[in-house]
Amino acid sequence: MAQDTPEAAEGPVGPGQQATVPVPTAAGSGPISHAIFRLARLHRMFAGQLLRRIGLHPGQELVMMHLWELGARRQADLVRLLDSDAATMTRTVRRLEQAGFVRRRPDPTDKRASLIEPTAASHALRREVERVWSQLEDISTAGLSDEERAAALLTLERLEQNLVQAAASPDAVAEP
Amino acid sequence: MAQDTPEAAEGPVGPGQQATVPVPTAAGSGPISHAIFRLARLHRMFAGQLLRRIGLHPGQELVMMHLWELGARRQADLVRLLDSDAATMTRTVRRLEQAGFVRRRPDPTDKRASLIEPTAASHALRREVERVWSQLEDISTAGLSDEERAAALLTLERLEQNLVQAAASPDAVAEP
DNA sequence: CACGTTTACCTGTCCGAACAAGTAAATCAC
DNA sequence: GTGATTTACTTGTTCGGACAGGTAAACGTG
Repeated sequence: MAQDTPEAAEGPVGPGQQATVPVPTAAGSGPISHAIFRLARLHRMFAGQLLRRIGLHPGQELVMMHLWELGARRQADLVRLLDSDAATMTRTVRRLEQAGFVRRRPDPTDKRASLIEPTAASHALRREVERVWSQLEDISTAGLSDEERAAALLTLERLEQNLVQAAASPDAVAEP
Repeated sequence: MAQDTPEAAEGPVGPGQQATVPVPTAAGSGPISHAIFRLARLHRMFAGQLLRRIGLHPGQELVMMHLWELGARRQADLVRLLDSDAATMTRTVRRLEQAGFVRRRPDPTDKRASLIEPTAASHALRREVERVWSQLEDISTAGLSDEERAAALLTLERLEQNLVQAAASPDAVAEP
């Protein structure tokens, strides 16, 4: 590192360089992406604050909700359900196990796999988690009518679907 | 609390071919929160793939975009602009510095502060980053009219504002 | 059955995110 | 001016997220 051109780090790019495109400037070069990013960070922070009080970290509650809903599952299933990562799941499950919320049992039909099941103790958490998510929902959609909430949900799902489809079609992310 | 809509918590998901939508539905404990979570993860994953090719990690590009747009700024300013965390910013800036994309200069008016400024070398990145964000924007909002994009942006901002305000008012996150 | 491939999981590593705690300087109160 | 508070930043720690690499078991085909 090192080379610096101490001057002119400030201000507009100046006429010397190409004036770039008619891009609506930084705040405009991706307002939706920007908004997604910021909203997600805030939402995660909020969820984290609420979840911490009940002994969970953001991300763990999704695993528990799936287990409560579907019963024992293999890690690979959880990975697919959450669209997550196998390595992350390994550690998340381990922490949930250490916290006493899940148990691992060897899968009788596959010696490679483990069945992850919620413990009896974890069921006390379920209500707390659902309360937290309701709270998050109420906070996020404060002041929105039912129609607006539905519209917001549709908007989010539409953006998600766009990304899902783009991820599925190689041309969208094709590299040289 | 109370999440209603006992049925169809998972609305129209467009092309039914996508089986990757988790549908945690279950207790209906927060469709919007869930949608935010999933959208954010996908978006982040997508952004990460694109950004990695140009030598950045997700999150760093936002810092750079603000610096390119606004010029040298203090870390605290960046924290406020990005709604981020001071500790995270310290490390992000350090990595950007080590990568040669920013420089730190002591603030002449405040001995506690540093001014972070983009290096000349970083400006080659600007085009790449803007290209990536345009790509992300196009992918995310594929099939949306200008009006729909604007509406989507408003929706995201409204959700964000709700969270911001809730974070500011103690009663929202008050504990029992 | 042997052999290559896929699947399930784990570890190492790097990064962002967030809380806690600490240092130092600026600012406010008196 | 002295002292308390606020602000700017740093470090330590823990966790989710993602990529790379590795082991072992299941699977597929010849």
